[in-house]
Amino acid sequence: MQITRAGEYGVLGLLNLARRAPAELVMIDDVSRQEAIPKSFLAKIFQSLVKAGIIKSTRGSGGGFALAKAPEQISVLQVIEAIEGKIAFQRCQQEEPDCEHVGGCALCSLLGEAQDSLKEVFSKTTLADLLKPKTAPGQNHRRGNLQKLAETN
Amino acid sequence: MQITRAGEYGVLGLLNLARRAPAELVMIDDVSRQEAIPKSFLAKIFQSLVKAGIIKSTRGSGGGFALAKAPEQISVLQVIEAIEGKIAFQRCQQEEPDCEHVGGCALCSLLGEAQDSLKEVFSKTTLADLLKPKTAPGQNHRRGNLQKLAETN
DNA sequence: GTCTCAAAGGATAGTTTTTGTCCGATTTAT
DNA sequence: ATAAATCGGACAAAAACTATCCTTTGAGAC
Ligand code: SF4
Ligand code: SF4
Repeated sequence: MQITRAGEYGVLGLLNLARRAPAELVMIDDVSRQEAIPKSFLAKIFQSLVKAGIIKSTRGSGGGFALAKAPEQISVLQVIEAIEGKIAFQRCQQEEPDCEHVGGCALCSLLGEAQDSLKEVFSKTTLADLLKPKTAPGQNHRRGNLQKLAETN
Repeated sequence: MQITRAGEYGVLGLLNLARRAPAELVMIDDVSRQEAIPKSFLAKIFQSLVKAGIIKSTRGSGGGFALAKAPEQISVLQVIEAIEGKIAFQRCQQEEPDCEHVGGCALCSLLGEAQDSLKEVFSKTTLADLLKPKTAPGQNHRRGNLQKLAETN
């Protein structure tokens, strides 16, 4: 039971974009450094977000990423599901149901409820909401050991 | 984002115990067969549940497991946390915080909220609740391929 | 006491997921 | 053309999950 790093990195990366001027193009390298996220990993994550239509990318010299919509219109759920795939507690209700039966399992409905309640929280919160609090801008999220990053990047 | 099989197996196994007479001793082998759960895996899972005080075990001939409390007093949250460890979305708020800073991260409070809402659902539901629905008893949960089990067990 | 049965507990192996890196291809600005 | 930057796929390392096996321990039956 764990939100993956990829998901967290994604939200944190988007928040970094959201703090800037609406259409400013930012290179992956900048976001990576500022948020202390491994560059190549963040690149992969941003690719998913592009495919999901949450950010748009510009290639070539002077290129980079920018939000495709206003921060108010991007929910955390969208971001997480774009990166980690759909949140689904019930193995039975997936393509390739790993546990057929699906009809009478006592757990199914409970897992469904749990999952809905989780999605509810994530879907009602937008990037704009996350930007508001007293969080000192730029003072967000620092990894355990950034030494490695500082050296190699 | 996934409840593990271990957790599901645990709940399913307990439900099997809960369907019987209050203090009836049941061997792991029986539960394993009836719920189509790999025997040795279930044994490990039940060990955690014993340690957590949710079931009690009796060794030796004629031994087995039985619930240590009434089904009404066992919440799904207790079961899951006994098996999978405490539900914790925030890596920062654990022993060995993998991501120090803890003070101003925009995500922290959201993750906390998500986690609370999930725990709420699991903690308000007891084994007794799961027993009630129209679920045909004994007709619960069947794995993808039980052939392997049927052969080897 | 000893034999058998069943759980306890530890070691270990196999698989899958997550985390991350690398590199060639592609696109764009200069 | 050249340099800059993302795209896309392949790949590697680490961690988590799933599962099995085996030896030990405790309890009952004889
Ligand atoms: S155990 Fe119940 S909830 Fe879990 S996969 Fe099987 S049917 Fe679905
Ligand atoms: S990113 Fe924020 S929430 Fe996640 S671990 Fe770091 S501080 Fe905690």
